Amino acid sequence: MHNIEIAWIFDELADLLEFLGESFFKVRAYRRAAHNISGLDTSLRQMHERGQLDRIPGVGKNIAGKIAEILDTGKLRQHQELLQKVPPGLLEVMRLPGIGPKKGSIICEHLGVTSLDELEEAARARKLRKLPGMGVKTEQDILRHIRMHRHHLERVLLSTARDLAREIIEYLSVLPEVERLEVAGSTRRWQETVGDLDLVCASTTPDLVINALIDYPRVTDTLILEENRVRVMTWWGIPVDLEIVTPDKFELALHRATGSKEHYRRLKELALKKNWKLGVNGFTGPGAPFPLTEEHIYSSLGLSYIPPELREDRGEIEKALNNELPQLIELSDIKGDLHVHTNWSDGTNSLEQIIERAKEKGYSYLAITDHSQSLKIAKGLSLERLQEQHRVIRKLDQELADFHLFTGIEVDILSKGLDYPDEILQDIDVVVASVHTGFRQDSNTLTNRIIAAVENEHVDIIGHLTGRLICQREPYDIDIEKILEAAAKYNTALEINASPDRLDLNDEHARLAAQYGVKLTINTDAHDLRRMDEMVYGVSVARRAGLKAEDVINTWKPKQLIHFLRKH
DNA sequence: GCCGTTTTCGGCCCGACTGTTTTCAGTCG
Repeated sequence: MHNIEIAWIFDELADLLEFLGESFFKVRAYRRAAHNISGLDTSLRQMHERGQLDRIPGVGKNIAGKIAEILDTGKLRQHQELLQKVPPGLLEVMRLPGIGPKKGSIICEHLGVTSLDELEEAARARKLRKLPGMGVKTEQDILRHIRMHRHHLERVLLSTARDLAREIIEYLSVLPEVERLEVAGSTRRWQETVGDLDLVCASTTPDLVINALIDYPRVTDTLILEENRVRVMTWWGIPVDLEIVTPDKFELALHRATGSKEHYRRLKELALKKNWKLGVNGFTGPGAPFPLTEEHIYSSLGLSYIPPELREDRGEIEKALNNELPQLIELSDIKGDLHVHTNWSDGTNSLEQIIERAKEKGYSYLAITDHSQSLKIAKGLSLERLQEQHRVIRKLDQELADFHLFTGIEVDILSKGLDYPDEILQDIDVVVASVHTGFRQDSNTLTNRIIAAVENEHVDIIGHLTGRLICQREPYDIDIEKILEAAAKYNTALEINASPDRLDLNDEHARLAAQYGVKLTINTDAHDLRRMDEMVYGVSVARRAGLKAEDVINTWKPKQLIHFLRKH
């Protein structure tokens, strides 16, 4: 049982209790516990064995007992009982944006709706608009959100796919018959969402490997079974395709399974020009080479090596033909994180813990950027608290050798301007400005709000520009190019937010930003220690955008970065 | 249900926005 699965149980328990009208505080307590559990970087099993469960913030005697019950029995009795009382479809209904426990129960009571399908039917029959507190707008929103939900249903976040891949690879790699095993497909290309997981394995005994996968406890169903290939459904709800080839054909198969389809098709066309065919068996035809490596596949076609992140047929083939591919940024180029939260606002960990982890990661610098005063729910810092925190940070910075600790803030871009006056912002090392309210203003208003922040001489970085949450919330309606133009003019950096549910800027926007000459920065926006590890996802966006290290300010040496920050 | 310049039970919960109303409830960050 993973921490995240236990967190899910408590989250769902909170949903169930909320629907059943349990006290706000109790519901919040379960949500808080779930949130803190998912941010832990040690396994609950280990903590349980050491008797440390009650050390988790938000976990008291009661919840600690329930965690123990889940670890011992694999489930929680209370959770199972409540699931019997509340139709599972109703929870899905309440997870739609704009529908909470109140509207959910009104809909359920008046119309007997207990699933998304029934809700859709009711909305189409124009029955929702007649319910108390609802109208035409609500009805249309619901239909829109159901459509969106269905659209997202078949895909999972890249991070989920990679966690799943790692787990299966670890499990299968124990077999001595497995010579090589790697993830391919969109996961290897680091696409932001993944529809199914492709694994390629080198082995001379495919049946053994296939049976091992079918026996894996988290595999729920076998969908396709062939001699060298199996497709299974997993407990996570995404299918896994495993292809087994002989070791000499491993990289050929890995390459083909990595795709993308368009990229591969272009390579086939190039092969045809040499009178070769490219397929499962490599190149065939007069004088065709047999490539053992991906590098060899590309060099055979007169191309320089194209990393998986670029294989989308977005101009990479032409560049590779002319040996013009950029030297892509790598995770090891990152010298610091310029957007993290601590428990001074809504982060889980202390300043000291966050700094310690940044040093462990080998960073040279770190900016602490908690929320500003208006974001009350996130314990945004009042002016007094801000100045108090910055005194502490400056003192800690002086005690640190070979490490720069920057004062910082994630200041809200309010409808009426920034959340602190210029006199305050001018003394802060790193000012990240982000929108957290008024998402649904019209495009002009929102764009101008952000541009005003870009133009502010004290603002260094615009955080998560479009505000999207992948598979959950659409981006704000803004004029990206207008903002890029301003950012280039005022030398304000744009953030690639590395959180796997944001990845904001996305690869296309990041590429466009670089074309406009805008400086970028890749930050985790971490609210706990574990999520400081998500930098790699931001780097993958930058790689897919074709960025080099020098395009990203937090790959710069401290001196160069400080010079950039001082100009703001 | 958790927490505590704590030892037993009261406090935790803010404010903007939206869509529905005609003064506000529900939702969300």
